[in-house]
Amino acid sequence: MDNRFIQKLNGMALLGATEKAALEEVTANPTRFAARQDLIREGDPPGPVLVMLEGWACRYKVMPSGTRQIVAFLMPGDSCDLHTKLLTEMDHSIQTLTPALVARIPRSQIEKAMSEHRAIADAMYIAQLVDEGIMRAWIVSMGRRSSIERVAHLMCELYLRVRNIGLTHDHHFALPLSQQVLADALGMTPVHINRVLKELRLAGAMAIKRGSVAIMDPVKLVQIAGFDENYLHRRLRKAA
Amino acid sequence: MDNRFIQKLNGMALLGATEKAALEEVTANPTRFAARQDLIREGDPPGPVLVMLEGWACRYKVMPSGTRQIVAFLMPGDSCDLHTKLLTEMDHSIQTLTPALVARIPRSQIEKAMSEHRAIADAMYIAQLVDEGIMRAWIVSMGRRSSIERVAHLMCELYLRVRNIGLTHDHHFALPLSQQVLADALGMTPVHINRVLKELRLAGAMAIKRGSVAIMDPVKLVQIAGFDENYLHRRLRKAA
DNA sequence: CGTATTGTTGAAATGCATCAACCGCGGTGG
DNA sequence: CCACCGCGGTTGATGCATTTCAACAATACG
Repeated sequence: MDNRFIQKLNGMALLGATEKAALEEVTANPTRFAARQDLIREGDPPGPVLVMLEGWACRYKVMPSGTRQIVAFLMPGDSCDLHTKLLTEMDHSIQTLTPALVARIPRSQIEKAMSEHRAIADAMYIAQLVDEGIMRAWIVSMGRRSSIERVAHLMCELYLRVRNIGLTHDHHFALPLSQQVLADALGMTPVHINRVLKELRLAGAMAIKRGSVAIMDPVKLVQIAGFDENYLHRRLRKAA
Repeated sequence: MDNRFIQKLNGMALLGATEKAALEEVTANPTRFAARQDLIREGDPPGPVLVMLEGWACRYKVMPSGTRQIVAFLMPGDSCDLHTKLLTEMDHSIQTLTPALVARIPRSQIEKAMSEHRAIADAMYIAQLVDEGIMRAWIVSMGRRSSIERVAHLMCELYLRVRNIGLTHDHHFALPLSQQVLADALGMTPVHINRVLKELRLAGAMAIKRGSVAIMDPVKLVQIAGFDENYLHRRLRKAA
C-alpha cells in the first residue's frame, strides 16, 4: 500500500476493506503541484478538503514585516480543513515545500464517506485531535523550550510522524526542509538554527545532511528535547 | 440572556428558539468549582464535554522542570473537547483560574443535540475552528512577536472574545489573570510581564488594574500588537 | 493583625538576533 | 565543457531583549 492517507487513518481507527476502498475512491484524482506553490492563501474562501498523498507542505502566516511563521507541517497522509467550509475566509495560507501530489475532496464526498463509515469519521476526528495536540505542543515548545530543545523536539515529532506512515529506514528519514524553513517553523534565525544543528551533531544526537536526517542517539535526542510522545496519540503502541 | 454558551454559539450560526431551548436543557445542571482546581489532568481518560458558564479556566502543560505553559484560555461560553472521547488519554490539563460554573455534558447528549439541530452542529464546529485559529495565532505570537507585541496581541484577542459574550463595558473588561498567569501563557517571566505592562501603560495604550483591563487607546494597542482580527471569524461584523 | 501572595524595581548575566563575510554546490548559459 | 550566478549553508563579532537573581512594597486573606 502506498496511499499514506489510508495508512495513516488506519493507524487511528481500524479500517475494513470497504472503508479502504471508499478512501481509495475519494483520493482517486489527485493533482500535482510544484514546490513553493500556495495551495490556499489567507483570505481565500475555503475550498475542498486537501489530502497530501506525496510531498510536504506547511501552514503559515506572514507578518506585516514580511517574516513568516510556519504553524504546521503537512506530510504524506495528512489532511486539512475538515469543516472549514463553514468559515467565510481562511485565516492562514498553505504552501507546498516540495513537489506534491494532493487530492482535493469536495465537502459532500467527505461527508458521505464519514456518514456511511463510522470508522472513517472516527479516524478523521482522531486525526484532527492529534493535529490540535501537535499545535499545543508547538506552543509549549515556543514558550518554554530553549532553541536546542525546540529543534530536538521537532525532530522527535517528525520522526514519529514519518514512521507512522512507514517512511523511515532505521533511524533515518527524508526531511526536505531547508534551514530557512526550519527557522520559520521554530521562530528562530536561520543562522541560529545552523549553530544548533551543529551542536546536536557534535553531541552525537542527530545529523541533518542533504535533505535527510540521521538519528544517531535516540535516547539522547529525546532527553535533550524533553520529549513525551503522548500527544501524538498513536495507536501504534499496539502495532509496534 | 445570561447563558454565555448560547450567546456565543448564536454568534457562530443563527439559532432558533428550539435550538436555544435544547442548549438550555443540555447545560441545565452545572457544577461549581473553586479557583485553581484541575477539571481534567493530563493522562486522564477523556470525560464529558465541558462548557464554561461562569468564570475562567486554562489548558496547560507542565514541563519536566516544573514550569508550565498555558496553551489556551477558556472564558464563559467556551466549550472543549468535542470528540476527545475518541482518544485514550488527555495530552494536557485544564484548570480553573477563578471560581467557575461548568456544565459537563455526556457525549451522547451532545451528539443528539448536534444531529437533531444542524445549526448547533455548525456552531460547535465553527467554535472549534476558531479555537484552532486562536492556537495558530498564539504560535505566531510566540514565534515572531516581541514581548510587548505579544502582550498587546493577547489583550486585543481577549477584548474581542469578551465582547462577543457581552461582558465588556466601553473599553473596559474584567480580566481575572495574575501577572504570573499571563507569564505562563505568553512564555515570559512574571517580572518581564510587569515591565511590559508598565510600558503599555506609559504609552497610553492600556492599563491593567486589580483584575480588570482598561483599553485607553484601541488604535494604538492594535498597532503595537500588529493585530488582525480575521482569525476570530466573528459573524459580529454583521451584528455589530 | 500577621502572613502569604502578587506586584514592582534594580543590577547582572545570557541566549539569541543581527550584521557581515565566505564557502560549496547545482544549474544555466556562453 | 567551463565560467558564472545564486541559493543554502557555515562561521565570527557585536548588540540587545529577556532572564535571572534579589530585595522590597502593596495587597489580599485567614
